[in-house]
Amino acid sequence: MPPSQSPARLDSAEERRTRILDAAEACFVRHGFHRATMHDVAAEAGMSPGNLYRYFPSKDAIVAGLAERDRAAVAEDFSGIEAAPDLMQAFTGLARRHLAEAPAEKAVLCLEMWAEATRNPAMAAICRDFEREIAGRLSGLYRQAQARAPQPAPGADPEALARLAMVMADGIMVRRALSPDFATGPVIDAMLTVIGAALDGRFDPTTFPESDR
Amino acid sequence: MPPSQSPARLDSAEERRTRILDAAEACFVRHGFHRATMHDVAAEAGMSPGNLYRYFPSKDAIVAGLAERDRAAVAEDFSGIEAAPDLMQAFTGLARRHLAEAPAEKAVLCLEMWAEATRNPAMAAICRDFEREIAGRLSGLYRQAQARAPQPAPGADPEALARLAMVMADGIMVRRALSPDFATGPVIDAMLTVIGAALDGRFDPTTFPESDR
DNA sequence: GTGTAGAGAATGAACGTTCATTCTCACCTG
DNA sequence: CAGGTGAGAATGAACGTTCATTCTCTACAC
Repeated sequence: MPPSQSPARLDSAEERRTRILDAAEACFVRHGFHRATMHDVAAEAGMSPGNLYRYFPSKDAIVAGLAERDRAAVAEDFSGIEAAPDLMQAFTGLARRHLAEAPAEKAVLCLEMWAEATRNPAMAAICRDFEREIAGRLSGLYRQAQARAPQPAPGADPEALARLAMVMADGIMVRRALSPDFATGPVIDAMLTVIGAALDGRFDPTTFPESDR
Repeated sequence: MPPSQSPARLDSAEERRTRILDAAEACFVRHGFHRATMHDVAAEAGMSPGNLYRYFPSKDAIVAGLAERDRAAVAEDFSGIEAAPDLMQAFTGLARRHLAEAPAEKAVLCLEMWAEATRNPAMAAICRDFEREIAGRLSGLYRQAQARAPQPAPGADPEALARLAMVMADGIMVRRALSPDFATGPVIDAMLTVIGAALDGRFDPTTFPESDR
């Protein structure tokens, strides 16, 4: 079979890419994108600096590849959430998983990516797409939840609710990155309480008292 | 008069330091701490690179000086807030001023400082002190507000409320830094609504429904 | 089985560049 | 002239990237 490539080869090439990304993730968390050197990444990955360039064309490409991989993993976890049997429980699970159970290093990497996004257009695009994806999923989830309610109350604006939830999630990320022993639990509970009350029509954070009177 | 220093001299030296810090702020916002060079800062400040070292011992010292200056300015604005006649109005003013009216560059710088704090102990200390200061002020404010209420309802935990408000504020900072045209207004209003309702005893985001039943 | 050829993978020293920092000297001001 | 202020060239270390070379297999020939 002349034109067949060894599957073992292809497989290991993909493995090598993920090994490099894993190594880069560790180095970037430790030293940041700009202070981590290609030598650091190579050492962490157990290979020579030159060899990195067989798998990624540049350091920036590694940064982008890493960002893309991690964000895609999170986005994947949000997909199809509107189809869950118990919507609020699904939302609670997502929040806990990504804001409490995920290792604190993810929060550090997230901060790093945000800082990079403020001046690197490629990173900005990744963050923007991610944010749109999650905002869409969340507002869809909230709309579903309102529609499924016993008596369909007017309730809060789903888009605004999603924005509020994401702002709180971002804030929790920041706090976690800055002080690894920050107790996320109570704040996550507060977030769930606010969103839950808004979906039940008990409390609407979406309309400001001042502008109603 | 041996122990007298020329006021003009001191004045201009101090002015020069602030000019350097202003220049550094502009450069850091544009390129980040690590990609901004001392040449950039010098050019922005209208002086030579070598001359910077007459006023700051190192680049890191400029970074730290800048962080210290900006955070101190914000902290100053929060001081004595418990003494305001209308507490909720004072809080509203602070939130609007720092989260909506402040230039978006401040948010970018803030993100930069947070990312740096995850691995630079000096920056971490600055951020930690700042956070403690604000947390103390805010919880004091909330405690005051609860005490001054018509009928002193049991109400939410002031410390937890302060943490919640700060998390939301951090999240707003992130969103502003990432997309300069982000509409902060509605989210700030939502934050004020939540905090206001909690202080009035109408709604308590501090106790999680699940744990009550 | 042994030997040989070839391809792809990996190495690590070297290169050119960049950048924080230092050095040298000119220029004021009193 | 003395003392301080500043400019700008010089320095040396560090870094991303390259490349000539070596290593490691696999495949085939005999």
